[in-house]
Amino acid sequence: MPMTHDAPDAIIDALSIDCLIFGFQKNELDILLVQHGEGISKGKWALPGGWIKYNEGADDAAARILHDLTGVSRIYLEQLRAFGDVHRYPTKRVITIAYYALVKPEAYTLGAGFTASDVKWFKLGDVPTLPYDHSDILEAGLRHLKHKVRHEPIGFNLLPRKFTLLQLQELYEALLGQKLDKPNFRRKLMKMNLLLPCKEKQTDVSHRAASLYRFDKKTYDKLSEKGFTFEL
Amino acid sequence: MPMTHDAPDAIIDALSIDCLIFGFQKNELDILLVQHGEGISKGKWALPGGWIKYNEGADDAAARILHDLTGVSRIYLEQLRAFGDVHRYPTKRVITIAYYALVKPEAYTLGAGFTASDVKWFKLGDVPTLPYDHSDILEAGLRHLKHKVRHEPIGFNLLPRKFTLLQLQELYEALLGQKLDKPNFRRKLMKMNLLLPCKEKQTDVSHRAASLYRFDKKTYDKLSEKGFTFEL
DNA sequence: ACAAAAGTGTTCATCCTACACCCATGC
DNA sequence: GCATGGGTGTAGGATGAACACTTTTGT
Repeated sequence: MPMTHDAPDAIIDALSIDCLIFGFQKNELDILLVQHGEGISKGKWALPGGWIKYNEGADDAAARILHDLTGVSRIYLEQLRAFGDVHRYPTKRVITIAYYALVKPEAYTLGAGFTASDVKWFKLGDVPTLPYDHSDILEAGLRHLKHKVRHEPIGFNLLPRKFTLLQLQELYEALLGQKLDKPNFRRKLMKMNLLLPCKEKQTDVSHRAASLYRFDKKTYDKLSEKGFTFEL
Repeated sequence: MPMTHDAPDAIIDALSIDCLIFGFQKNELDILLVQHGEGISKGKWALPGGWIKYNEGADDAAARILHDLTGVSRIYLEQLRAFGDVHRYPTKRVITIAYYALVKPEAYTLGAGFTASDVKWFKLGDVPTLPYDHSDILEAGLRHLKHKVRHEPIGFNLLPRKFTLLQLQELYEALLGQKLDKPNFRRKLMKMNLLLPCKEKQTDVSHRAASLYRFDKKTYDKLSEKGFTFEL
């Protein structure tokens, strides 16, 4: 019997959510995985996921799952797409909607209700074999991210609020998988007028301190309306 | 009671599919709509859609719906994304997975099992008010298409197999919403080596006949592997 | 002094744009 | 011959890659 508004908190059958949560540390892209406590794939690391309630939107469900896991809200979160192969899930037919999130190091307050052994950051190179079609989802998410990051200024969501130009460059080098020329990268970014100088410098570095910048979202929104598009 | 393999042909509850089917005629982008024969929105034009069976993948379901409607298979078809707002559908909770298809004029054999009054092409300017969140889906699809067409050679799916450079240019002008310079457009495309000359010319035109070309998918696939990316 | 990274300048090839121009064909 | 679109040429500006160079700061 299909459930309706009579049971608003009940979950929708055959439809789940999975989240790709990306972070950036030590010049490497990381992904957050959870360890299954029970069920068929007990002990296996997998993408964090959950079910959609009848009385919440799909986006809201993804945000809820993310919040439960990290304790943080207002994180960059977008839908990737749905994965609907017949055999993607072994025990019954489940279609999943995949989301991807980009979190700043400041938000790395893991595990509201979780222990360190439940939730862990994995460097992309160290990701274990994932169950179901989670490897496909991860691969699709990475490809999507790699592409999107070049055309929209979303990469800033992976950096602390204040960052140096080198940090930004290294982020892009990691995401795009290629070295970039420092002077050229610097000039290109500066010419966009999207970096707001913090009038501060790095501290505790054993070399000349770099200026800190913030991403200027307001200006970006204004420029976007006028037809400007962020490139590379 | 959740349905399982016991009833493989049964449909999945609370999950539907909607298709944006784009065509190109008279230098205008068209979209295919169907008229609802029954139910709440009887008489209204809406996106063609359907339900997913327990024994078919989501992509397969979209292809099936598309085939039932147009009688054609092997059409360019990709998932846009899922739309999961709580209130997007009035009578009960339904999340939909939206797909978009690009069809060539040759495939305009409408209505296997439909009459002309059931299914119709609408110029984008003449699209009536759509029910549910179908306007949102259309808008999202258009935005996506506009972007994607610049970075991947999918526009060819909207043209006949053999086309002239001007047809191609006019397609892009319609999609991007701007005039393009003929000589430059021509050179840019030719330099990519993705257009295979048919060694044929137009007939029945009251001016100098243009050469016909085909899109060279094989070469494109080869170039892609080597890192080439189609741009504009 | 040296290491390490911050920043600046300059060259050169390449690409893109804008526009002028000639060609072929039907009426 | 003239309208219509097919198709080519070219000058000049903008862009971007490559790399040399100077500056600042901690050890």
